[in-house]
Amino acid sequence: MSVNQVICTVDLVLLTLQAGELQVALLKRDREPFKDVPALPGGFIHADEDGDARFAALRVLREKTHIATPYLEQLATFSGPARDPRGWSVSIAYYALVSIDVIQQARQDQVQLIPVDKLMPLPFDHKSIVDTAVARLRSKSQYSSLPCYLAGESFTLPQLQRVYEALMGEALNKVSFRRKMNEMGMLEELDGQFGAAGAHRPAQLYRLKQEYKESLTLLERGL
Amino acid sequence: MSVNQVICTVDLVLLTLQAGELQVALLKRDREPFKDVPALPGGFIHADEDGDARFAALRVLREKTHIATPYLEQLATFSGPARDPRGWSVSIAYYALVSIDVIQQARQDQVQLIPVDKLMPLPFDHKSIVDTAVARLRSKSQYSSLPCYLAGESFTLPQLQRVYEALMGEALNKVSFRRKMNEMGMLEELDGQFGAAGAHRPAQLYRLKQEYKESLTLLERGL
DNA sequence: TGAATAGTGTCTGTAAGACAATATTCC
DNA sequence: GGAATATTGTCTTACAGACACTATTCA
Repeated sequence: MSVNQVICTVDLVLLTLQAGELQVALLKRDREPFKDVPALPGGFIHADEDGDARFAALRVLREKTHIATPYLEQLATFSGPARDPRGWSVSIAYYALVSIDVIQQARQDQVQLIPVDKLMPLPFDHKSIVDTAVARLRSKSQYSSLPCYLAGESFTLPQLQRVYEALMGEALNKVSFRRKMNEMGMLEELDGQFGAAGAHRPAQLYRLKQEYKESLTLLERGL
Repeated sequence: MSVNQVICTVDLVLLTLQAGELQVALLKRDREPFKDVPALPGGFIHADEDGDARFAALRVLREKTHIATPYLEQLATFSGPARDPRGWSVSIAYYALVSIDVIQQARQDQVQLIPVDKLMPLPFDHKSIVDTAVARLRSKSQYSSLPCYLAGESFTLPQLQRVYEALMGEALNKVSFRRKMNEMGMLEELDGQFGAAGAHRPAQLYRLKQEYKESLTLLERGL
């Protein structure tokens, strides 16, 4: 019976912030279909080695980009007979957030970063997967600590504010922003450490508290 | 190769509000594994007939409960080698919201409604699927029109407030609630129609405006 | 000292919650 | 009229944004 002739894959939307713009990582496909065309990192689920789809996503990300410990969250599952020319397929999509440093340190020269707002058409339904991920990220950024994962290991509050502003596309009130970050209680000062200063007062460095490294903090109300 | 030996299914968390409690619909399984044990309605994706996983979910719901037009939204995808004894499996889970009337009119006597807070262990990982759906619903209810889909075709504002309160588990301020519903602008008065009254003033009936029947309204801030 | 950015104090306007008054129904 | 619930007006409180002042660094 044809019931289970379903191709099962994972796809990754690896997002980072560079030059004040949200960018998505694309890789040239190493096989057909769409060989050599830039697309989302993805691959088949390996039933003999993957513990679940999340592990499959982490494996694919590690194999294709050498990034091992991103913030990773399931996005949605895309499916249908037409999205993959090989047949009826299911793609469990995840989105990963990393700072630009992590991508640069991974030294994967094949990775291209493209601003999500200037994205070209992509193979499969990858464009709509990216759009869904960006919408999800922007929506969640309004009321959560999600943007911190784009800011790197340590950051100043002004830097973090610029990350939030880049995601939300609007300027935020400085006083309110700092009040909120304080209320959320997820940041800790790095004692006596300050961001590189120019000819001005340097800013206190912070990092996410350990207990928030893999979970989100939600705000009662938006920023 | 074993790469694609993955079982692909959809599961449905059909939720309704009865007696002031959120309840989930269970059906006795009609085949092995877990034959005759109550579980979520679910089934294989039929690659030859389903347009995508959402259509598969609607088909399964229609076949198993005779409910054709629920509010339906993808929840998450559950996967792994152990959740189904038949092998490595993927379940794309959807949650559906309907008023209790819709379930009663469907006349599916096999459907059991169980309060989600008193749920027994279920086969597969269905318990954790239900828990995820309930958490999602409760979380989204704080800032969206989602609960309206549990309230039926028409309802009074006091009835709707009781729905929100049942979901959020706390009393809401009456004035603020009505202000919010008004601001959201998704309801319309049913002209000259009122809820059944006892020995007191009857309440104005409302319904969701047509343009909101399949989309959510989000609040700037919570209730 | 001046320029530049970090960090804070305080005022104001807006929105949510408390309280209470009025409205409508059936008995 | 009395009981019960619906609906609305208004006061109070809490919080977000605006503005401005202080702090700290380098040139």
